Amino acid sequence: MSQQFGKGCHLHLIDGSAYIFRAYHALPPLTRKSDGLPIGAVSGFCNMLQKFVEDNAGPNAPTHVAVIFDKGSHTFRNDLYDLYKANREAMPEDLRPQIPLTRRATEAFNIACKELEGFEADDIIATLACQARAAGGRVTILSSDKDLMQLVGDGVDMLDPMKNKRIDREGVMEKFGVGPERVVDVQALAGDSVDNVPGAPGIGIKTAALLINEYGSLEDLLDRAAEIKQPKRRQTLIEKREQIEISKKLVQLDCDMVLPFTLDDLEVRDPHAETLLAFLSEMEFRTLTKRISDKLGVEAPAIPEPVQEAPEAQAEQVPIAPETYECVRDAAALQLWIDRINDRGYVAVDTETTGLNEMRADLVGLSLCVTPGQACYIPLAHRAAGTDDLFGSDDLAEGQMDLEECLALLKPVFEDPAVLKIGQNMKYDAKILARNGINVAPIDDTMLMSYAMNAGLHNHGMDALSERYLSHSPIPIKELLGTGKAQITFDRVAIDKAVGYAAEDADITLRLWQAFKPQLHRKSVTRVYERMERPLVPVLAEMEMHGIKVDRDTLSRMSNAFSQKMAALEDEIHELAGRKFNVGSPKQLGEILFDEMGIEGGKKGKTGAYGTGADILEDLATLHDLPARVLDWRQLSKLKSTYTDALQEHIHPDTGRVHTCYSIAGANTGRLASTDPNLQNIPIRTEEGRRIREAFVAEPGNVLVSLDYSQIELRILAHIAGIDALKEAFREGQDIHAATASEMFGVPLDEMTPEVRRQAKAINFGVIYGISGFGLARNLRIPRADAQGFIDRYFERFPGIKEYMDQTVAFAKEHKRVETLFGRQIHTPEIGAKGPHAGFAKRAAINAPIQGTAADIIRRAMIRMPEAIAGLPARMLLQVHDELLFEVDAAAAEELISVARAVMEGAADPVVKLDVPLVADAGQGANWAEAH
DNA sequence: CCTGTCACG
DNA sequence: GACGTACGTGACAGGG
Repeated sequence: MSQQFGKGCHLHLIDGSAYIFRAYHALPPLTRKSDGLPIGAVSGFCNMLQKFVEDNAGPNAPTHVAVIFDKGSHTFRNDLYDLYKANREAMPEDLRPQIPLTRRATEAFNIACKELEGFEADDIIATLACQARAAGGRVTILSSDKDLMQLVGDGVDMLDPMKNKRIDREGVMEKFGVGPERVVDVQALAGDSVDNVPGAPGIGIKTAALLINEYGSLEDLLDRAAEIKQPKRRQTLIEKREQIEISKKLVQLDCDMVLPFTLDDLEVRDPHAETLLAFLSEMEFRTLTKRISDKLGVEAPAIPEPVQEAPEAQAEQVPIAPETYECVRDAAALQLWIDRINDRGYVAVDTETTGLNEMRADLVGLSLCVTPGQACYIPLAHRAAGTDDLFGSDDLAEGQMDLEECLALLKPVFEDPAVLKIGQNMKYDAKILARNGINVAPIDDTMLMSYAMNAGLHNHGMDALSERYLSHSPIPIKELLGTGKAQITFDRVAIDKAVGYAAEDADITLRLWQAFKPQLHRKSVTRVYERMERPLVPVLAEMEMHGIKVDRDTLSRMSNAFSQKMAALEDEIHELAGRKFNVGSPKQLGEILFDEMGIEGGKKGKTGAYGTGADILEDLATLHDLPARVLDWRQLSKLKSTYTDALQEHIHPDTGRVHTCYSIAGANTGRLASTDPNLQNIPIRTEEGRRIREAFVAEPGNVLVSLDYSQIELRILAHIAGIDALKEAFREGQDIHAATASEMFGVPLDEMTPEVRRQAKAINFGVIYGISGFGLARNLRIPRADAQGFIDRYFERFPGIKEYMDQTVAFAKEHKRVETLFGRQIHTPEIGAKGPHAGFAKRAAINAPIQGTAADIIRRAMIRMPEAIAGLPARMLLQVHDELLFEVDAAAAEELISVARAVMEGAADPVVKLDVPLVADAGQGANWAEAH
């Protein structure tokens, strides 16, 4: 039966990666019904293989066939040029686990499946095609990759599997303007932005083809470059000769690989019905299983239909029963769990630690869950009970696995790209594990799934999610740790008590994941979750763990200075008041001012206390000295307590740096929030406060670099609302507030006064916040009628703004949510409220798409940043809503600025094409005050 | 634990 | 016609 490959043979080569990506992008993110395993790409891939098999009857039928895959990310091309494919976007996380399944699918169809570590599929395809051609056979390459067009001709053609379009010599001529043998030359000149092949700047395919046709070959062209008439082109070709030559090597396919198999191994084989159907039914592809079994004339295997019930009902099906969870105490027991995880391809993980601060807390135990109701807890560092039962012992409790041994066993699983690790707030667990030498990936996060779907509806903590979506109240941690002064840490909890609590968390997480995963697509937030939530986790974890250096002495000195000034002010205030009182007590201050000193106009709030806010005291300052002194005192008190004192407590003893924690799902609009400490509200507006930033420093030899988006929210407003005058002003780089003032008041730009500009600025901000006459009047301290007049005139000059506001509110009323340009949904359940609530909800709805789009943009920049700056001695340290702060070797500061700026300014691409440019301003210096 | 105040974007 | 309002956060201190 077997025939030697030669004349009359027809080899089909399928570009496996191309098939997979086509399948992935062409189909919605399907999941396997029984367990939610992402399966869309595998499904598409199988359909394409099936179609391939069905189509191949008749004269064009292949005698030989193979699916060729890429393997390994580092190839000889990376050695030639380290930036090769450097700006490739990372593989989507829900595609990664599907890759091994497509290999299995190929084998199930009984089609040869070939790959070689460190080689791209293209080179294997090229080698096979050349071998087949040399043997006198025909070749069809099933791919649309233009790199493969070099191979066309002499019995080799291509077939674009999606468009079903055959590409022959003429097709190549059409695409490249040259024959297949010169395609490499054209590519070398034109470069390829997708693969990051540099080529010759300013020369595209058209020009390249023109040049090659004129000079015959790339080599002749480069040798005779001096003859070229166009000066720019001539210069490029002479100066970039080396870069062009490297480009040619990058695009040139390798036809002479030594392969560990021969063409004869690729002979077409009929699939084994049993193997193929077993695989298809395991994947739960009902239609395809039926179709193929009909075709093969065998009975289709039964695929159990999972019961379609509400999540609540499913939860009842397998009750959450903490007493049934297993306690894993040795390597043999753990190995059983690892086997289960590898079988499944995913696992819910939860870590227990001695505290909530990821940089200080120690690992105490781990829980795992692979199927609802089956979870385990692995205690690792619980302490033995003390002899007197009052003070715990420092010795480890009996019956625990050795921590190192456990981590060594779990590390390969936790780092296995084919095993998905599911967590609730995975950044926490990832940081704890990272400090123990494990880099968890890939991950899914139920908290972030909920955030993507439900922002604005409720918070996304596990207790809330469990109650809402599983109708189950988890064991409160208080039951184990107690509260207040008597609170203990988790390592002091008895192991048998810990098992139920800890394993339950993993069980709940898995159940939430199963409930949420299919919902992401239904609610149209898959892209938001996949592109703007999940990829941010490792980026933030990295930033937080790296921290920023804070100089304790600087803070301490400032603190002392503040103390002295405050003491002096306090004396003065008591003197003015006529008696001693607590200046820090708004209640006492109100009584002093309005009762004892008899100042008029005190207003009591709903609690019955006088208001003493800064705005009120500022008004009173014109009448009396005391309020002005109190304002000064308050400013110092704030700076001292919140910054110079508290910040010192946050300096980590081991690193000497401050490690903030960002909440990804904290703010409804998509913004991050910073806690412990909050590094997004370090003072800057007053000179005295600004000096606190001098304590944030770079290591010796380094500098801090700050890049912040200029007017990003106004730019977004100009784009969304379509305000031509504003767009124009931004495109021309004008001072936007002055331009607004000029448009509104008819004052020419060169006659603009600071006062008029200030008013326009207040209006611009007001618009972003959902302007009201009252709010603007208060901000500008002008009569309300005047403020309303400004607003009316503003809407008159920029009618698009009013239209945007009305449309947004109408959309919110209809859908109970608004959306950012990138599809992030922010729910607005209060939008229909009556009474004073109504105004709040409207303004929030107007503001959310603007603030949220800005948040999306900087998220995208942050996600791309690590790869972009990977080659530089630089680290991203902080995010402050529209600013990114870096630490970089002083010598590389300028390069970092240009790279990071490009990432930030291009962060909306390619999903959203903004009508206005994004601009990032940069600064650098030894400390944050100088850098900003 | 809640409220007022104030730091940031 | 009156009401009460700028949007989004977090930390600290005072006071029940």
